[in-house]
Amino acid sequence: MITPVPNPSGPGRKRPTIRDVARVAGVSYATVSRVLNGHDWVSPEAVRLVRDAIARTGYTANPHARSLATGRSGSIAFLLTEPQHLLFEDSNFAVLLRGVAQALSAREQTLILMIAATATERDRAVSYLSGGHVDGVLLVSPHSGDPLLGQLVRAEVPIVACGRVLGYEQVISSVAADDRSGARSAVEHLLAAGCRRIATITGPQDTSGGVDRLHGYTDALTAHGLAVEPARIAHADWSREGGETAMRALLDRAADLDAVFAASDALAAGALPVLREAGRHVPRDVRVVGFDDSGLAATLDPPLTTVRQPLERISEEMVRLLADITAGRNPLSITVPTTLVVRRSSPA
Amino acid sequence: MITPVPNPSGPGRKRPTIRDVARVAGVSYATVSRVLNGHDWVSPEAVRLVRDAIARTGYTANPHARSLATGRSGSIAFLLTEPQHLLFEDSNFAVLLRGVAQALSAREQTLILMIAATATERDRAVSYLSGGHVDGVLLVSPHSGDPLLGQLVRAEVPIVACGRVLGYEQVISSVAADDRSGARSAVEHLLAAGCRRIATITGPQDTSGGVDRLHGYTDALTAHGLAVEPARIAHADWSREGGETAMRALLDRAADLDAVFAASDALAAGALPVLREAGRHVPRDVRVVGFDDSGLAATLDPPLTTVRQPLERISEEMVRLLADITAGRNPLSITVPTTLVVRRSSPA
DNA sequence: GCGGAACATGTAACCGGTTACAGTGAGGGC
DNA sequence: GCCCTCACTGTAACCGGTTACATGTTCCGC
Repeated sequence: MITPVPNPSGPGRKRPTIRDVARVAGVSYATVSRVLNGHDWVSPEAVRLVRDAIARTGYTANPHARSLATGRSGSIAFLLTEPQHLLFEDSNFAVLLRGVAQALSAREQTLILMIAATATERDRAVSYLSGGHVDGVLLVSPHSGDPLLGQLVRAEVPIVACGRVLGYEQVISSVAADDRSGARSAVEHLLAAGCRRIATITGPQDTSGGVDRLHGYTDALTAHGLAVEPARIAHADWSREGGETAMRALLDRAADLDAVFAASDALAAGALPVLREAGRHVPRDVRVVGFDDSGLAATLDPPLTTVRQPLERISEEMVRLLADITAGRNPLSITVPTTLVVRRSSPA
Repeated sequence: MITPVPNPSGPGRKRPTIRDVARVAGVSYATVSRVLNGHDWVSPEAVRLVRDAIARTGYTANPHARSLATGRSGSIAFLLTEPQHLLFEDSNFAVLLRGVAQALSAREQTLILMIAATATERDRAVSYLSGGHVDGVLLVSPHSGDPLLGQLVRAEVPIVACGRVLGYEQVISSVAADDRSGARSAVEHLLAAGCRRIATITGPQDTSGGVDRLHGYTDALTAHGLAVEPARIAHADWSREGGETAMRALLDRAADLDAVFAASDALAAGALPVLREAGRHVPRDVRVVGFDDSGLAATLDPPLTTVRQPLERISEEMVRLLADITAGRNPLSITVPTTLVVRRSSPA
């Protein structure tokens, strides 16, 4: 039975502190702190008394006071440098965010979301993060040329990236899908279906996803003794519009293509309508495969064959790695396997 | 010219504090604090010295210490009770988040994202938020029956919701689109096109959006002397799947419909394929209008006529309102106008 | 020449936790 | 019976800011 201690109501009432709890429990405030943290010896009797007092007073710790004393903030930042990540084109990103939030919640940590799109926002973000105000930073598929990376590394903020950070492999831990072999399996799936003039729409070549997925494409072709035709490779950013433009370019200079491997679902989503307009039926005339298995893939017309990344797993690992770094360990980067999801855009 | 004070390097080096700055500047630490905050008198000379010292030491304030002293946290929580909000179906939500992040960044505030989907996460969220650890909470279209609302209100946490909170109109400030007249204009647009057997797919009736958009629908019909047929009204949650199910139900019991007003784009996105499968051409046989103008709308096939909410405006207003409440004012709730965006699913 | 504003700055207390260190009392070995 | 250890608890210092209050200065009017 819990008897709540009546506290003066009204907006001016003060929240109970560790001292209040101590008074109610009849112990010293240090003991309360010890019970709270658990890494020191306290008698079972004292634990009971304190637990009781906490329940009766409705005490919750003041995280700022705690952070001040420990030097650890209990919060990590999820840094977003491209706002379009947030948009529905990249629902991966949303899944990742969800996963990270869940993993952090389980560790009693807080998720600070920073969107650094404008120059002002970027400056503010860098100084906030470098200031040691968060325990670590999670980055999503950063571009290798981004000056922000250097600034954060120099400030020695613990960082974990989703996707390898080209040029920083040795200093920034990362969790990434096995892009290269994922892409290879996608292209091999097309080869198995009899396609021989396979084109690709790549992602930005300053991201590991962009580079590795292109590698996977060339891997598959050369393994089958096929030449890699530059005309069949179109570069794009990760956006749907990029996919559109690239697809038009491909139809222009490699009109005989019989399949397209797009390095992301968004790119594929941009490519599909262009193919339709050009009178190419998918999958009869041209087979299409994407990458990510974002929510988008299944709802496209036709539903898109794609390479699934285990995003829940990735987000968990990111949080775990960050915790490792914070704890002083120096964890290795991690690669997780992908799986091919076959849908109507390229039937088996 | 800034001469940086050489500080011992290596990971163990300590960040400069206000005392360090004071020493370098040759003033007391209180003066530094005053310069930092600006709401007390300091001589121009001292300001110069301190500014200089800050630049040279690379000082940034410790937000935890500040929060502890001031009692204000400088962070607000964006609380998400339905994780599907994050998914691409509801890109509104993403735009809203982006807008809020921007508005907060401008105010030097931090955005804490809390996803409270599971029971554990909800408990943790409530106790965290009630604990006075954030300056306020932003809620997205909460359901009126959610017990979380009562808990937060009782804890007297400043709250601003996007969308009126049914049953809490007097205690929770909100910013909302003018759902009712937006819906009415959508239906009037269909009436103007000659449709007379207009059905609707509504959102949940425990959200203001769900209720008001249905009201707008009936408003338009009755204003034109048309009866409101219950058979032409199908209820759904906000999801695409909900739209699918509801559309099937409508085709079942009101097969003669010549238009559908869906209370959200996601609902419309679910309805479109069902219509296609049923052999109803959009817009020839059935005209369709959605609500939100989410990123989804323009990319559907056919592109969707919809009611646009000024989400950037809404997010800004939410942050402004929250600041008002925190400052002790008691702001009114706000309604912002919508605009009809006509696309091919219901040509003019 | 002196009292009192007005201004500028320093001192000290405080916010609410954590934790090093000292102290207490019980129990065990001899 | 004494000493030492061990288990536990309390005191005090500290984290890095803010701010009430006290303490000079300077300048002015009279």
